[in-house]
Amino acid sequence: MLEVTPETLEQGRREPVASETKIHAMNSQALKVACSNCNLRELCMPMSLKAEDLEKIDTVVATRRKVKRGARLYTNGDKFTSLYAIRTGFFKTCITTEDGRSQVTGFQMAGEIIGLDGIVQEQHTCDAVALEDAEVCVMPFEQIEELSREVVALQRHVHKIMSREIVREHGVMLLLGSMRAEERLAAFLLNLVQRLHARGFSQSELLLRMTREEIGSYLGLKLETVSRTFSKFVEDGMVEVKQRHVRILDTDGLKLIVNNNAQSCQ
Amino acid sequence: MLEVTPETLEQGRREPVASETKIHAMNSQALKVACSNCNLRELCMPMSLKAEDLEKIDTVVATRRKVKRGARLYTNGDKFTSLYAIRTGFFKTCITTEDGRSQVTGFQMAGEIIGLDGIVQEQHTCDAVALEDAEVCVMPFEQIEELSREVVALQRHVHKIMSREIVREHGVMLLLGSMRAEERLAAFLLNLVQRLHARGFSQSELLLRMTREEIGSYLGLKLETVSRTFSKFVEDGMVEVKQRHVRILDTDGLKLIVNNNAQSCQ
DNA sequence: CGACACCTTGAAGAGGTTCAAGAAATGTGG
DNA sequence: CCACATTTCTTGAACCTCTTCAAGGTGTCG
Repeated sequence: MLEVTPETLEQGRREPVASETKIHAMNSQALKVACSNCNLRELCMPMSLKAEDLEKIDTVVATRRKVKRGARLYTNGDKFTSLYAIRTGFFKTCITTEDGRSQVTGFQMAGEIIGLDGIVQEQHTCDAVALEDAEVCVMPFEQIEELSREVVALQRHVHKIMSREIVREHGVMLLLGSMRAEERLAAFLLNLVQRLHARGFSQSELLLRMTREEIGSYLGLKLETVSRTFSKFVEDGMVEVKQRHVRILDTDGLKLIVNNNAQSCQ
Repeated sequence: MLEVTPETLEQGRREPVASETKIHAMNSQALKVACSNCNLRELCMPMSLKAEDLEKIDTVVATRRKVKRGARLYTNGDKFTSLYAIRTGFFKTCITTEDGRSQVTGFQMAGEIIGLDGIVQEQHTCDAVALEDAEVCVMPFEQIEELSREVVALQRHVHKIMSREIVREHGVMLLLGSMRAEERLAAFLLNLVQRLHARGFSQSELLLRMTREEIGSYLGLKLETVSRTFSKFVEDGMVEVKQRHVRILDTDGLKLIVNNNAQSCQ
């Protein structure tokens, strides 16, 4: 049986970009591309751009790069040169310490920007691993900086992207600091499905790209706890789970789990 | 007995800025100031600035604002206008949700920049509360953006500040996601004392500006657990604790707690 | 000095982890 | 295309850490 991809789960509003796939087939790295006709534009670029500015940005986003499932886009310690806009595929970012700790800091999908961690020290402090075959737009940061001195909307956009990431992480801190296992997993599922929905996929069905262990790392739980919590949700009729294929039956119920149990938690 | 401030704990390399205190006494808001002769400059400004650029920056940092202990510099929902550089005092930032959850997302001290959370949505998403009487430099963000189009070093600096905050939050996620109570508190103390030391204070002595409950919120623990863990450290001869006054007796021991127990934790 | 906020400590209980075993899916090579 | 190895997932039982509830102590401020 074929793998059920989000594309097959729902028609969606994204075109499969079939023609491009052929064009790029012979050369997986370093390809001329253009934001100006990218169907993900509204996700990773400022909305209100003059045509001429958009053309300038095309010169920044000069190349694409493919990343096979399991491969790393960048690794802790790599020299920082570029930000990356995810075109297709799904990533996790995670930090690991010398003493063997590790933590998944996020899961990223099409239209999201990764690499921001590298700016401070001019080298990356985490790993970005593709959880399925992926393609990213490479945006050399020096060029972003240069152009954003010229194009105010781009400057503003870069600032917003970084601020958004800071606010997102606040949310994760809230989750890790104050939620119990069920609340964490419910919040996780709702967040994932909401982001997928914004990309034209189903509101209720999703295919997890990550293992239980990776979910657990992100949520500060052991994989067994993640598995048990899924089972509990199934028992309670909130979701259907078949391995990595999840169908949400009771969105409101999940929301209630996240919100309602709150007064008891500091 | 007088409150023991970090200043009295060690001579430090910071001047008390005594003269200014008088000048500002009659008017607590909106005062002309200058980065060019601020003794915290190396903490919140790019190091290598031409004199002329520094003068330009002086025009951005036009005013200061005093915040009394317990008062808020900004609140969730406030319109975002400025970033703030802490001149004196100590802040906590925290998020609260409608359903009553809350999470301290950080503690900030002199030389650190707060307000970055407000950029995305042009309004703040968390509260910044002064934990002791404080003074901040107000930096209108529109002016920062304008000037950073001109002064490359400032642009780079703004990017680095935001990236640094992202990386810091990764560290907190690691702490919340993978550490046990002792490890969290040890990491917390080491981090605080290291930042204070960078500001000229003692390596081993510190005065906590926050309650056990606030520490607990930040570390994802209940206040009783924080208290008990302090007691355990005292028993083990790692620290002396007299209310909020902490003296670290065995820095390496604390480091060992943070690092050594790691292999058991995923 | 009394009210209030903050901190400490004990005992019982809940939630999550650990260890272990087995089932289900996936990938590999003949 | 099937057999086998590997990875991933599920479930149970015992254990441990942290929380909860409760009471009392300490410090601070009007």
